[in-house]
Amino acid sequence: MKAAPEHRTKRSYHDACGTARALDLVGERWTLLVVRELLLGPKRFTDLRAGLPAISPNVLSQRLDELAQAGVVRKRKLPPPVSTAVYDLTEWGRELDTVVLALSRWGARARNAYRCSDMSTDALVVSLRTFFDAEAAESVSAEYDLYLTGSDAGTDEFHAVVADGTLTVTRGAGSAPTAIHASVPAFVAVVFDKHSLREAVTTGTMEINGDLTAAEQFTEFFRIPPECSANRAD
Amino acid sequence: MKAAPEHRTKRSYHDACGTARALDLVGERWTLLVVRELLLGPKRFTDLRAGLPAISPNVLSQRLDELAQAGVVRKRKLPPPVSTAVYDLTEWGRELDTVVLALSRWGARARNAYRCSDMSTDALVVSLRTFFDAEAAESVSAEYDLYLTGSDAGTDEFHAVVADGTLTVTRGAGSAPTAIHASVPAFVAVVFDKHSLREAVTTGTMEINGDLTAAEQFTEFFRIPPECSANRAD
DNA sequence: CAGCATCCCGATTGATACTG
DNA sequence: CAGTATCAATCGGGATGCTG
Repeated sequence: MKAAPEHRTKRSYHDACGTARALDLVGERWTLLVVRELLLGPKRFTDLRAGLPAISPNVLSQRLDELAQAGVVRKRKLPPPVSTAVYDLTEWGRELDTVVLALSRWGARARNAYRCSDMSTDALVVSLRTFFDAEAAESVSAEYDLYLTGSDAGTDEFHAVVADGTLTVTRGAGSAPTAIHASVPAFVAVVFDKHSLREAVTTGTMEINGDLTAAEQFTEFFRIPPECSANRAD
Repeated sequence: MKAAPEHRTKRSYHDACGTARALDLVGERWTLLVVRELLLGPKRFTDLRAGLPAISPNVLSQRLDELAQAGVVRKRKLPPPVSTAVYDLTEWGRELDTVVLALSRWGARARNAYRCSDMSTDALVVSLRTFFDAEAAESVSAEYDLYLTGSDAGTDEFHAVVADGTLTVTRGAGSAPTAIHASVPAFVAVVFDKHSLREAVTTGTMEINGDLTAAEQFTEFFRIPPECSANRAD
């Protein structure tokens, strides 16, 4: 009969600096990756686990509780037809977008970049937004439907809008004139590693419905930063 | 005679997403705060401890090793006159500036903001840069020397340059026409909580050498964001 | 004294099993 | 599906001690 610890003393940096207070809330292990998974809209517990293949359910559970407690995430129960619980970012939580993108931009230049390995579909979308080059897309207005097959063989649909030098991606395919179907690695190869899209289409790793030229233009919007800059220092 | 574990398997998210890779490198506890302390220039081990009052020396040591290993920080030995080791951000490490500022900006809107408690002088400078309002400083060109007394009674000197809607702060006072002397809490009260500067001067909590009007203008450059937006959700 | 290395203990994490 | 329970492994934090 041990009294439940109850942890009413959450660990904190006790530093008035905004950075430290932010880290008090989202600095624990996995927390920002959970936020990343929620940036494009609400998800169920299982969806989160699918995007974060290595997280333990108890840790995910704890992180979601903490985020809800902090007002970053809200847990909602969908009405009866589905009747499942989903987790959604609050408006304030969604502002972590800038933090996640800044980290992504920085982390992309690390050495030992292993761009080819597994990435969730949501992570891929974050990468798209990370490497979107406003200048390359200047004066372009276009829409695309993306059908991305993840490592779990499930396909996620996204709608990408390019306008005013801005890329906006939302979950769910719309009625875009150009649809791109691909697995995550195939998409990465074409968009980031600049492999030939036509070749990917002929080999069948990618499928384009609609305007092939528009799809090729889409791949031009993304630029990987100037390689890692840091050399071994030790 | 136990074989030293040697940890050659550093914990990783094993996720190709840039965010995850960034967090592999700077996502451990304390790591980003160590970076924050180094943003304004190199520091010794003890200086870091002073700015991070709650970190254990062994953890700081470990974090510095990891950061050096990752190419974020470089350890240098100053030439004989001083002959101490200092830690400095690499060029790539300094790019974490955007990440720290994004976190700071987000964290400043948390509820339970306790802006009045202890903050290191470096953290205060990060806050200044966080809340600097480009529009408020538009078409202003000015320089200031800041003499900030921290909680350890030591005084740190900074040089702030406002130009082109930009605030640049470097360590070390220059020859600015306006010098502001204050403790960290006094400075916070005037700049962020908008207490009267003249009053602070007359009560002696602050001292201005040079142009008092310029100093008052300086305090106008900083705007705290629209309060915390999240309400209790539980 | 600066800059760690060591030891110890409690807190956190991770893998797996289990339940409503 | 959506988590909770359990337990082992690891990590963080404080005290102390070593080394130049």
